[in-house]
Amino acid sequence: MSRITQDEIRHRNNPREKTKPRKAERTRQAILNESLKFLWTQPFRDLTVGELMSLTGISRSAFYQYFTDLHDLMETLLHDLEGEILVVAQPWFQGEEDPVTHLEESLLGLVKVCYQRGTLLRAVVDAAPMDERLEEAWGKFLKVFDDVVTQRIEEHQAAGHISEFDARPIAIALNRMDVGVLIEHFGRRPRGNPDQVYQTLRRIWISTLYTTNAPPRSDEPLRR
Amino acid sequence: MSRITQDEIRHRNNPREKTKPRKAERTRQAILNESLKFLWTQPFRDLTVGELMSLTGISRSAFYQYFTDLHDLMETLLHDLEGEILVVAQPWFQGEEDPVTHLEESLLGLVKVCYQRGTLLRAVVDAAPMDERLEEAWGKFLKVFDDVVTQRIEEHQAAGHISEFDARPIAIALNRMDVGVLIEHFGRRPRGNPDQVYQTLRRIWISTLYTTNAPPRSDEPLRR
DNA sequence: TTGCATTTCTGACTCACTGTCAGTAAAACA
DNA sequence: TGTTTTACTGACAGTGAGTCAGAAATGCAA
Repeated sequence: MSRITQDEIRHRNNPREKTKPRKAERTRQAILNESLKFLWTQPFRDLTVGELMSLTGISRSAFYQYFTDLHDLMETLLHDLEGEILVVAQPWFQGEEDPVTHLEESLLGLVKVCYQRGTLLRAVVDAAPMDERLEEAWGKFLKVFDDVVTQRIEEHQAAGHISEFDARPIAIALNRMDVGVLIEHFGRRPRGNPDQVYQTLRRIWISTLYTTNAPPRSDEPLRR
Repeated sequence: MSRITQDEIRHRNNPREKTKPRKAERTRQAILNESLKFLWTQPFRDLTVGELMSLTGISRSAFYQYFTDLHDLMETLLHDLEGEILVVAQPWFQGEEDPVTHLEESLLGLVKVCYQRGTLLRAVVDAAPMDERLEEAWGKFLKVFDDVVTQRIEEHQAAGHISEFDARPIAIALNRMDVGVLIEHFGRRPRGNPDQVYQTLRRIWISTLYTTNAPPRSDEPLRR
């Protein structure tokens, strides 16, 4: 949705170009930076175009040169976040052997990224229901993970590492849990303890995927 | 937040009173009904005071006699929902023996209620981040369940039914998963399959709580 | 460096919706 | 039925969104 500037085209054609970015690109980045700074301390509902642009020192109406509205801006930030998360989640998504270890790596990476970017994650989720386009973008973001987790589960089922069940609804459930937990603990400050969050996600993912589901007999208590 | 009418006071003093409700109470209910009808088919973001009141046939400004704003109205609807859910969740919260069976009953009840009221649940979650008061009410709603699930896990740990771990973060994670899954499948129409949703929640709750967490050796594949 | 075309920015405007209030209409009551 | 109390209304002011014609600045070529 954001307007395609001449500058962006120039960059696409020649990404190594070392020239000083055009004014437009610098302004655009300034707006994105200020919005990140703002959302670090305040909820999305308090962000207005006027407020944001007064932080950049440029007039309110200039905002519309770069974004169609605040939700469009959030969509831009969401895509950046999606990139970061996809990178750290690679181990389990692609790893060849030792699924549990790879899953642990991926979850650890996820927790680390969201410890840094949790307020942004929360802002996107808060903003999404207010705008049809952003809601759709958020839905697609989730679908990427639902799809890849589903596929991974099915592969591990085929390999005998995971027991047989309908993979997709479980993938969806685990992903929604991640979002909920990460926002709960990292969505506002003071943030929760990243190691505790990691241990929590780890326990639930592993017990759901890599464990037999026979409940223990009640006359045979478990310890640890 | 909603204004306390004389009628409500009358009702509190004499709840059995059979008299025809005052006009005010009927109007208030009409507004609540219309908003439920609206949210059954349209997202919260499309609900405006003007739109809603035109459905009731009463003037827009009359709305403010009953609610301070749309979020206040949503808070009222949330409290009703909370009541319904607490009722169906009782088995696991209170049951004395056979924890797994009681958990299954509770989850089944939860799924049934949310199959009916999923669009409302979604509307509340959509609306909450836009308003500080409603966000707080939603937070308290979640906390009720976080607290009671935490307590239940700890009791079952003491009784040896659940292995030892920090109960609260797991309780939070499971509850956030429920919300995410229920909204995903029942938050908009066409709704998902309730039995599939139930099986999904059941699997994750049970494998997380009532199963040892030793991952299987990879040379010993699992089936079912 | 200057002049000029292009890009970037601005202030003023309209619009949709919110929330308030003084006054009117309707309901409840005796 | 008349009177008091309750419920409702229309008109008003305020806030933030998005648009647009024109002003200012940038940056390029000479």
